[in-house]
Amino acid sequence: MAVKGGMQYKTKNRDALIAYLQTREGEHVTVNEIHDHFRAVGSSMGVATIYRNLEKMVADGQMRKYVVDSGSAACFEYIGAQHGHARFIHCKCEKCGRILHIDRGEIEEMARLLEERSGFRIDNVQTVLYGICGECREQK
Amino acid sequence: MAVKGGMQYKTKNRDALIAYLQTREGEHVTVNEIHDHFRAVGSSMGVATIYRNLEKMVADGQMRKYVVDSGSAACFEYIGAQHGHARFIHCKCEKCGRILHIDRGEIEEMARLLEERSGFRIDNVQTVLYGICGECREQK
DNA sequence: TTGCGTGCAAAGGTTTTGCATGGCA
DNA sequence: TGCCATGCAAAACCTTTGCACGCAA
Repeated sequence: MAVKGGMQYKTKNRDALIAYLQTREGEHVTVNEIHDHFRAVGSSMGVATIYRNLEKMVADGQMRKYVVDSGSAACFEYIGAQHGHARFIHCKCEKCGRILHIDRGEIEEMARLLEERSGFRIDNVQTVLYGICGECREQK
Repeated sequence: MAVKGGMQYKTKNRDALIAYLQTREGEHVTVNEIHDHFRAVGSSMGVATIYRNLEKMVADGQMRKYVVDSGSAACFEYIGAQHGHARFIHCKCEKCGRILHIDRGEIEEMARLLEERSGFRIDNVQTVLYGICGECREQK
């Protein structure tokens, strides 16, 4: 489970990770893609390092993690210092598995306008709210 | 990828599965829990069978699948013949990992009322819309 | 020097797949 | 009889963990 508590040291890996992720701002990136990128440029950064750094960045709020399907890889998005309670909408096609990443906006409007704009017909809406539950907040 | 096209034959396994799932209507059940249940009652139903049947039921709209975290098991909920575009809201605590399953309702209202009702403070909202994309619909 | 960060490999958990067998229509 | 369903085991995948070593402060 992800536990708050940022990074202590500044390292080359983390700098390289952020630099790469900034080039892909607004996109969805998987750990595998990141790993491939660094192998392609001759770095030996391992997946464990990538996971550990991404998890810290998620805890720090510079990164968002999306899970669209069990068994398939999570997607990460770099959001820098732009904190806040943004909404993110992903459309997953139940036939081809493609994920459409549509603009953020009000969920209600988007749901109504989505079909005429993009042709995507919604069958099911799943919403997950991330936060801290009452019990955990009482624990200190 | 899940492909539409329901079940052809009626089998004991499927009947037993549905019977069990009906006893847990409105709850979130994992494949592992189902497997444990059937082992406990002396059935030899394997996980592959459970996965294959659940996938078909999801395609048929009698079952819903929820994925809250990558690497952890998906949750299934039996919804019988009650089709429709219901909304489902799950609250995941980033500290303890617990998942609160709150009542269905308008996302906007719930988000506003959630904290005073349950103490859960929202940090992030993730919405996934499941459906069929324009390209797949054109393919017939 | 102290403790965190890293790389590698192994382990853990979930889901899918191959294949021979058994069951439904 | 002809598919489909099933069980079992293996494989495939994603993610986490253990451990020794390296590096930042």
